Amino acid sequence: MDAFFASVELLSYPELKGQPVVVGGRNTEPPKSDETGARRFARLRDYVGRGVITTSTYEARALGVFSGMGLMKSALLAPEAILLPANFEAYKHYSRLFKSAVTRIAPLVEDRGIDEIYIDLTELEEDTERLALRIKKAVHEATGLSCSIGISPNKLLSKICSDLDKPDGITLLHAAELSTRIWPLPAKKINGIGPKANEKLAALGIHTIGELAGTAPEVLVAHFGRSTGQWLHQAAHGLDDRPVVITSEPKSLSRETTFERDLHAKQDRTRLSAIFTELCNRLADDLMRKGYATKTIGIKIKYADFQVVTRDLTVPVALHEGSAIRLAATECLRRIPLDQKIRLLGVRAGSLMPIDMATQERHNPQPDLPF
DNA sequence: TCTGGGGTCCTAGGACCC
DNA sequence: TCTGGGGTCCTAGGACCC
Repeated sequence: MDAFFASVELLSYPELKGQPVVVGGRNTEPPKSDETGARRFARLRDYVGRGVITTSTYEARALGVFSGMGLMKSALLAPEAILLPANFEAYKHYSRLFKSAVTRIAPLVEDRGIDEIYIDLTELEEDTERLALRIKKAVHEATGLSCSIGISPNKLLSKICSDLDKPDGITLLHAAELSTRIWPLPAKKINGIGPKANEKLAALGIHTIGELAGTAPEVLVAHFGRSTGQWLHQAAHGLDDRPVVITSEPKSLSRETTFERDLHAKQDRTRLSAIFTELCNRLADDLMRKGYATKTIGIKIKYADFQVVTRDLTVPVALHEGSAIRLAATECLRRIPLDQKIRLLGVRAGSLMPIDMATQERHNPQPDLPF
């Protein structure tokens, strides 16, 4: 989906179409209507506090402000840009709408998050380009939103292609066009090459996918290890045999929060304790709604200097209640030094199992015997 | 008052078991 | 005159993605 969160907001505020708009911030106020009914919008320059941009419109991107950028910093680049608070319930709603519209045309859909999917078109007879146009039309009719589609022999190349003609584009790529259309692109366009790997490649003089493809696999293996080295070589040659995965179970659920200001375990004890309880209860709520129990409870702390530490604990019997989660999480907390100011606190539930299975196991514990 | 929140996957060491 | 070769599970950290 194109600039998904921002595009959903523009459905509510069509008068902002064509303007630089960013979504994000903490405690950002939604726009208010004045006596005449005209809406008053917050500007980026008025924002004070922590928080990042989650999405910006293409007009805002033209001013240099992108997802992940701190709002205070982005305000220096685009002070007049409109700032809207994120409304995740609305985004989830439109996410369901676009996914079901696609699924009605092409049933083999892999969920890749709130605004992205892979579609397996292999078994569909219809001409591919017509199919893509039909999917875009269905998505637009269901949501009023535009998307961009990349079509190729595999997920790796399709992901790259989907980015080549944004917004509202279709890019069709044949394997034979690899060297002309893919090799000139920067190496970091490959999904899985992030900032760190990109830096390492740059240090080896490798900047484009073509240069990566021309690098002997032994060299890549020497610098990145067997598995990553071989993968880099394959990816640069457009090779990817991962299937489109239709169903999957969650592996973990978590809740975390960054404080308004850094807190200290001693001075802000009661405040921290209340936040901790709240996180555990919200996590328990998520588990309950989704029907999972957890055997591994973990916590995460980010210190004021951005150093992150985690601790986790695996318990013999799966649990899901807030109080039980808090108890286990407290055990984890005891193993973390709390002498520095803390910026973020998080609680995680891993080793998930369906809650009915967990209950069954609790009532009929598996005896610890060989047979 | 730079730098969110929710995920997945990988690596690596140690405990423990057969 | 030492102490193999598997395997699984747990924990911690980190890269990366949306």
